[in-house]
This record gives sequence, structure tokens and C-alpha cells, in this order.
Amino acid sequence: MREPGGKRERIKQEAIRLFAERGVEAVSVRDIAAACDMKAPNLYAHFASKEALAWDLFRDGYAEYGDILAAETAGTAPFRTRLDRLMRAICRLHDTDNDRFRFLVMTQHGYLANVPRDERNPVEVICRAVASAMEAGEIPKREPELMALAVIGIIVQPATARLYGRLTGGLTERADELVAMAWRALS
Amino acid sequence: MREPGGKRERIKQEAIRLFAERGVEAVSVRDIAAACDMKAPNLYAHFASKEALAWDLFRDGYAEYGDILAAETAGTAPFRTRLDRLMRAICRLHDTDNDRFRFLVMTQHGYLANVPRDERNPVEVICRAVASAMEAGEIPKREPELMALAVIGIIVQPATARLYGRLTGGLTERADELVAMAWRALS
DNA sequence: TGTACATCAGTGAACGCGCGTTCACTGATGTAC
DNA sequence: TGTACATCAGTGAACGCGCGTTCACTGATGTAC
Repeated sequence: MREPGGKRERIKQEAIRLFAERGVEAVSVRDIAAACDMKAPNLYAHFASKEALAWDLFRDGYAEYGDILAAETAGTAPFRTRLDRLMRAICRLHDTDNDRFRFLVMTQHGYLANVPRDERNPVEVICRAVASAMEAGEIPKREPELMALAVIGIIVQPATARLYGRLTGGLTERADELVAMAWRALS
Repeated sequence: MREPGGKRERIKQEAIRLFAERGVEAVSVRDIAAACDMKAPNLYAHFASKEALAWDLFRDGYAEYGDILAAETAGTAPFRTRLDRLMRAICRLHDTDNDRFRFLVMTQHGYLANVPRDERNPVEVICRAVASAMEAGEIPKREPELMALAVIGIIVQPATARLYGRLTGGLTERADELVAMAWRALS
């Protein structure tokens, strides 16, 4: 072996950055290769196709996102506490891991329909947290899916607006406000 | 004149349908032409380019959407009433005018940055309604932009989930729940 | 009414372009003896 | 240590394809006299 296996990670990182900036269709494999200081054909030593690369990035990025949320909502703390942790985690991720979030938001319309609805799915994670809080009588019983989606919207819509410069500044500094809003909405 | 000027409208209608189904990049001008029972070159008698057609559709569709919301939030009724009208109108539009909503959601990432931030802009419309309710003391004073975006999220996120089959059934039948949620969130 | 001409919506064929992808090849590195 | 060979990451050149767009042309329709 002449190299550590870091090339594959390098490609993923540059590809996600470019896809996030311009969208999958507007980035050519030559663009990705150039960003990695290599030539286009060499990408095919690591990925079967451009489409496979993009789908890998989406599936993994989405699932890792779900893992983080699952970790935050785990445990036996009161729902209000877990909601707080959950929403702060989302704020932090959006402020920090901008490329990933932008990539997921920009390309969701191509891939979301194919994503597994398992325990790593972020929407499922939040649905389950909300549903269990209802079961436990911590919040009124309503349609859990609808309430979970609305809570997601409360945070994702401002985050998306930030991507377009519609909202300036970070989300983290508004986390208090957003958590309070979500809590009121669910109450 | 051999024909009424309905060709231009026909093109717009078929284009928005196809763009909504597959995304702008995945639809060729030949596809659009075929859907209109014409050949590709003829489209150029009506639009300068494919890009100009897509941008026209987005700009107009977005502005008309804003017009409808502005009409619903106009007047001197209490904010709670106008919020109710506003959100029901959004539910109705999403259930009815599916192509337009899907098109706007799918292509927003390409165009939203270029859209004018004027009195026809839907986000501005809702921002103003929320801000004026705060001024009038009908709801507590907070950052109006953030609150408006969160309210939008409460309804747009479920609507988007519906596009992917993540949520089944209509939005209109859930309008009560959604309005109540938004009202609590703002209170 | 008949005829000659003007108009113009619509098209067939072709254009250059950039794309994703393939493949025979290179040449530096590691291994065997 | 020196030499012959195997390995394999990386590449230059080329491929076919579908795209957006152009343009000279057609032919049905409307108008003038």
C-alpha cells in the first residue's frame, strides 16, 4: 500500500462542499476531482458513479444526523429537558456543520423518498420522542407525526432562511426562543 | 392572428407540472415541447431560454402566492382571526395547487436568493402581520422575523413531508390543529 | 368571386458543448531472490 | 546489495450522448384589389 486510505474521505469532503455550494447537477466530476487535486477518472477507483457518490453522501449524512438527535433524546429525563437538548443540538449542528446541512437541504428533493424510515431517520427520532411524551402524559395527546413535523419546521425554516441570508446571525443564540416556542406549540 | 394567445399559458402550465415532477434540470425543452404538442424550437417564440422560463415561473408563482397571503392578512380583524385565515389559505393552496407548491419548494434553492424582498414576498407578508400584532400588543414582543419564520415552518414542514408521502391525507383537515399550534407558539 | 401576395406560427436538421464514463497505459513503489 | 518482476494509484485521450439553441424553410391563413 502506497497511501493511507484517506483519499476516499477527501473526495467525500470536497464533494459535499461543492454539492452544498451549487447543487449536485451543477457540479461535474471534473470539478470534484480538481478540488481533490486529482483527475476525473481516478474518482472511479473510489465510487461507482457520480450518482452513487451523491447518494452515499446523502444517506450517510442523513443517518448520522439522526444518530446525533437520537443520542440527545435518549434517557429518562423529562421531555422538556430532552426537547431542550434536541433543539440545541440542531441549532449547534446548523451553525457548525454548515456544509452538511446545506447539502441535505439542497438535495433532499432528489433523495428523501428513498431514505430508510428506520431508527436512524431524524424525523422518526423526533416522532418517537414526541409520541412517548404524549404516552407519558407530559404533553397533550395529539397526532404525533403532525406535531413532530411542526417542531422540526420551527427550527428548520429559520435555519433554511439563514442559508439564503434571509436571517442573519447564528441559530444557537436564538435557541432559548426556539425551544420555548416549540414547547408552547406542543403544550 | 391565427390563434388566441393561449400558447404561452399552455407552455407555462406544462412546464410547471414537469418541473414540479422532476426538477428543472431533469426536464429538457424537448420534454416541455412534447407535453404541449409542439416542437422544441417553437418554445423560443415565447421564451428567451429555458432558464428564463423557469425563472419567470418561479418569480410569478412566488409573488402570486404572496398576493394571496396578503389578501388574507389584510383588514382590521384581530390577529388571531387573520392568522387563522392566513394558515387556512396556505393549507388550501397546498392541497389544491399542488403543482405550484411542489415547484416552488423543489426549485427554491436556485431562485430564492434572487427574489425581490418586496410587499408581494410571502415571507415579508407574514413578517409584517406578526410584527404589527406585536406592535398592537396582541402577542408578546419578540424578534418578529424569527417568529414569522417559525410559523411558516409549522405549516410548510408538514406540507413538504406530504410531498414525500411522509404524511398522508390533506392539510386542510388539520388546519385547526396547525392554527392552534402557531397561536400557542406566538403567545 | 378569384388571384396574388404578405404574414407568421411552427419545424427539421444541424450546431457546438460539456457531461459521465472507459480504457490502455505509465511510472513510482514494494517484493523476491 | 543488485536486479527483475509484480502491483496498483493515477492519467491522457477518447467515447457517445443528450442538451440548449439557431436558422433557413414551410405552408396554412389572412388581406388587397
